Amino acid sequence: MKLLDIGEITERSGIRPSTLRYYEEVGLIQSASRHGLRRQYEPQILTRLALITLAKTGGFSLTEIAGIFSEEEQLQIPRDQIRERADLIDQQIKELAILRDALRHVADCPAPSHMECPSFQRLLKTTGKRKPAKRKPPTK
Amino acid sequence: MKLLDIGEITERSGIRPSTLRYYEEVGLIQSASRHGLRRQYEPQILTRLALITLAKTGGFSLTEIAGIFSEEEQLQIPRDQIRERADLIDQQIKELAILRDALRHVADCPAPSHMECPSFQRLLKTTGKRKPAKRKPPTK
DNA sequence: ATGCAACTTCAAGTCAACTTGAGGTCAAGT
DNA sequence: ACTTGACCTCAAGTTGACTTGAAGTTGCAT
Repeated sequence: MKLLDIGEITERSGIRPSTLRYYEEVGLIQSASRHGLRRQYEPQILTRLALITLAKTGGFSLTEIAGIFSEEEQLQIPRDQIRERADLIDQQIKELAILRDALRHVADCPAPSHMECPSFQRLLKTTGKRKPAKRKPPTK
Repeated sequence: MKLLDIGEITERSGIRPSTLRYYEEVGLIQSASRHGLRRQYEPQILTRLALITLAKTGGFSLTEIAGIFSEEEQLQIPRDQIRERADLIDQQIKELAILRDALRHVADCPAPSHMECPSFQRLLKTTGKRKPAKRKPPTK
């Protein structure tokens, strides 16, 4: 089982070294060992990173992600809360489908003001008052 | 056509007054007029706010949202770029479906370490290297 | 043995998106 | 006429998620 160093992980995951170190700092990931100073990672970290990236897309904060996918017991979130999260994601998927359709409408509808276009209005009919999901900033 | 004041908008949209003023400041929305000092909004702002909330869920920055849904011509983003965005959302929907399934797995699978569970691995098989979508922080 | 690219640490900086607080205004009800 | 509560402005503060920069270390190819 050979270990990878941080440059390798960066290349395969698309996540910058500084970010990987930051993730380690906040307890999201660990390196398996060191080779001199250098962090050595097990290849399976890549799966974990994919998961983390995914969860960020889902609007989870790093703290929440740590809670959900932690191996350490004291950090873990109860199962039914996780199930609730899954349902929330499901809801989010539905909303994104609306957004996607709204965008396609905006791209295709010749009307100058979409806000007043009746078929546009209809699209958004289902979208009500919602507390926004948690989000985080770009990686440029 | 009666106008609503900011408290009304807050109540119906779930968006705080400070946020509404901030949105106005950055050009995302406008108030129709003032009653004394007080902002007066047309009811259709609610649709617009729903759309903004939706787009944030989709990971758009406020600047991007302004570009996509602006009535002002000079801010507008070309149609084919919007179509691309829609396709991106579609991709995001697929990834979120994976995340949802992964969460359900974590909630239900008795294995202590999901990272090593083969059926969990399989779930994430399709998720590769991806540049993260743009995100923004929570509203507490 | 030497050079250097690829790592390292640590503190400070950045950025978007808000929030907070102090101090002020004003319309409407009593 | 007065009080009150809902609004206002403007500057400064906060938070999460990173990034940057300076200064140091080290495995490895030459």
